[in-house]
Amino acid sequence: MDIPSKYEPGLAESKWYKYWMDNGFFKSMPDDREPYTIVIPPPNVTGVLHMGHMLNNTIQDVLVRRARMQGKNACWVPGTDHASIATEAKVVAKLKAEGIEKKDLTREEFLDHAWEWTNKHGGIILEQLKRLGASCDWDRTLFTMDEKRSESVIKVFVDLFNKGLIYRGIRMVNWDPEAMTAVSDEEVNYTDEKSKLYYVRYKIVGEDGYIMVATTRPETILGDTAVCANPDDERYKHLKGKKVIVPMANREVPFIFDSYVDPEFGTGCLKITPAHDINDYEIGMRHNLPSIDVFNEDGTISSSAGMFEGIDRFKAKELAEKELQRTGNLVKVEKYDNKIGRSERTNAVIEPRLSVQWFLKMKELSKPALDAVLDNEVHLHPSKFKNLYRHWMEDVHDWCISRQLYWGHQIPAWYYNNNEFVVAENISEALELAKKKSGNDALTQNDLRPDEDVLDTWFSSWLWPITSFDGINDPGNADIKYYYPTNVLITAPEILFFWVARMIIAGYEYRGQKPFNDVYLTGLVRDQMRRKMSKSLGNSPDPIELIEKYGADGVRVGMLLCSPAGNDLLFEDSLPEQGRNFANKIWNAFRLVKSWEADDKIKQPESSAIAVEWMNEVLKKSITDIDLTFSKFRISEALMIIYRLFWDEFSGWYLEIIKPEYQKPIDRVTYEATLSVFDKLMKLIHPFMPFITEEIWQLLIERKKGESLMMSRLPEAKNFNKNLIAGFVSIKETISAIRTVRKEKDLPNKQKLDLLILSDKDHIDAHFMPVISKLCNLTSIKFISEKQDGAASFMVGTTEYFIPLEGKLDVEAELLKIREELEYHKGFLVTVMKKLDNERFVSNAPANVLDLEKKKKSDAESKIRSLEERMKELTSL
RNA sequence: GGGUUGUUAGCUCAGUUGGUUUAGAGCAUUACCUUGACAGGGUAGGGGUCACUGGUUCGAUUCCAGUACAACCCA
Repeated sequence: MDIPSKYEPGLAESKWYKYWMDNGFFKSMPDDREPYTIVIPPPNVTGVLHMGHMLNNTIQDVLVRRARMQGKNACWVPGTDHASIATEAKVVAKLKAEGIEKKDLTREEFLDHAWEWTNKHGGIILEQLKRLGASCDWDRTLFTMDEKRSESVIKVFVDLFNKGLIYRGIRMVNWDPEAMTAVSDEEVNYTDEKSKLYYVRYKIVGEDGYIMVATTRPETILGDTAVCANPDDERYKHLKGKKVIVPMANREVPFIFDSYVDPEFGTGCLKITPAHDINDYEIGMRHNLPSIDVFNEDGTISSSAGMFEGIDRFKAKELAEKELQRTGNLVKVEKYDNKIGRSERTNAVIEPRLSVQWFLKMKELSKPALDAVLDNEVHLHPSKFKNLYRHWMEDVHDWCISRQLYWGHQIPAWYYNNNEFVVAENISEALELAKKKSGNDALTQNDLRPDEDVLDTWFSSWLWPITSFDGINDPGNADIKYYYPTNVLITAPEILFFWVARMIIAGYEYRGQKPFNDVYLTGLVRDQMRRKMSKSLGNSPDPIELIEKYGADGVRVGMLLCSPAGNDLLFEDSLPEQGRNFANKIWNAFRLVKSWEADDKIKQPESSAIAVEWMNEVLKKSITDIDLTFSKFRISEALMIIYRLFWDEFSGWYLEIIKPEYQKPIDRVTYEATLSVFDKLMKLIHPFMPFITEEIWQLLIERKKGESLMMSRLPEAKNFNKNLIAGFVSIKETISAIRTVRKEKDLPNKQKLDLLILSDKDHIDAHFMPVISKLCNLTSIKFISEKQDGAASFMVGTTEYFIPLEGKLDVEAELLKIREELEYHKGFLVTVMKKLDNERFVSNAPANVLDLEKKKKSDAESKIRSLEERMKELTSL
């Protein structure tokens, strides 16, 4: 067989993905096996794959493939999210490029455009995931706005409303006066900008004096309904019960006290404008203040301001400054650095604005979800997020679930008469309710006006683990009973609250059970400068190009190598490169093994027998270690164990020991054992690198049609021989020391050497001697009872070794080496003696610690003794 | 402003129930080797007073407190 010296990933990837799909290996149906379920964090339907997805989905695929190979019924449900804000923004931008303004379209017309866009771009991202090797059950692909998911969302809204948990309330929103729409917090960019702080005086009613207020917004003075100070502030205590006159407006407003006010800031006196600042609004609520909205939707001054009507807010600010100056109420102006929020879309300065929104009461609803995490019903990985979670859940706010958008699940509320409303699953039920509620049987559907808003995207995502198996519409169906709760959720920490916490809440509310056992929080993918990867910065590589360059397996390994849970991943090309190199290493090891011809007549060399025995123990130990790391979700670490197992132990040691001479055949026993080890290694690596392992596994021995590595069972291990493994570790040291001697003495590898061991046979583990002999190209290994002249020497543990050099010994160099070693051991002895000379240590330390220190001391002393003797001998030469 | 977490080798990270031969890995780096699996390889090195300052202790990189810096979340 002719195998190329470089692994070509492209062909293998498309070949085996098709093979897996054609054989239906990704499919899952309920049966009597243990289920292993993951629901995908649905990517935006019109999005394209970015590095975050790569990381996230690689981890999911590793877990799902591993579970499948453990004999579990693995089910990974894929799907996409309608992502109302992001998608609507994209559609608006696309229409704008075509010269169409959103405001010129009806809701229905806009939605037609949005669906067209969704159908055109939707699913691209899922196709990209296939390139990565994702073993999702594609027949189960979902969309958060498909029929069943939408139906579920509406049902849940109605249910929560009927339980009294959803209400309408006033809230401050980020208003973009240019786009004339509310924008989400995520769409507001804050920048430090220079502005001014105005000191304005307010006349005290019934007194001669004034009080002074500092403000950055003089134009909103027209909307003031109180002036406020901290109740502990001595300077203002005398003003209790007094009134002051708002400048320009000449309105009498009360002087009030609230602990919100910071006495240190400005004059310690705050003007209260409930309509235009969230804190003022809250103070207003506490003190029953009226609220005067001085702005129109487009940012001009409204009629209720009583002045400057129709003038733009920035112009009004200048006019207000002049007017205050003219009336002598402006005392001074200071420079001030302020954080200004601007709309991501229009760059217009955001205006806080009061509006009516829908809310979900969270306090009681979230209780079981808080307990679930605190009681370790749901495990967060890494656990440091537990504190954060608790902190947030204990201080949970009501959830504003309405959005002023078209793209999304429209809120199932209908208005009639004078802003009365009903909530129902559809308009005919709404009509019946409205008739009942109003007592007016003459109402028709035409009298009902549907709510214009849609629901927050998270209001559908929070049901995802349930709706993935249609558990809202059909709570008793076979799928939901079998697959729920799911096993693990893989997601980014920044949506711990937006999404994860709310899924747990919904899980308990609608299934009476947690939605998943474990949550693995990945890090953010950043570039080398620690910047978040983003399209606008242009610092994000195209994942598909990476796959083409390094292979899917290489990219998967690259993503995982440097991404411990919860830590950011600083991405650079060297990572997938390392992954690709690993794939090539595996490939070449395979080439080597396949190049051998097995011969029944050859007897197995002793060294090979030992190597096989040792390799199998190392394999068992690694399997144990891998199981342990997986149980702690330390996936990077598991990969590193496998990486070193294959590269160092298998390729570096095992294959080097059993390797027959060039173009000579290998004995059958070792060959078969090696194929078996290779088979196990492919199984262990498969979850991480599915393609190359399948390719090699199929070529390793003849396979039947329809067989696949991905459906085979992972090797298991219970016990391993610790002594054998430890013995080999010390043998590695000996070999390494001999190699160093060769290097220092410039002895070519081909030249045979003798090894002398200053010890008796019973004292030393001779088991691995044939291995040393083979790897170091020795003619003999002998045990001696006296030190050897004219030989290079070294120590491993407390045993001294000699290699006769036939006059090649460089005494000076040897002495230098010994002096260095002596220095080290003497230094070490000092640290040990420091402890042993300390009486309090000797009397207080536990016996085992004391014994250990004593052993350290005697070992060091014996080493120093033999080094000194050796030095004496050398100098006497 | 409030909170959470972190600071260990050039980089990314492990580790420590406080003592395990004067701290480990991968990558990077240095020297040498290499026509017989792999130059995307091999061998051998170098590199860290475990952020700082105190405290507890026979003993602190590990526990506690404070300081500095950084990241994230909330306002």
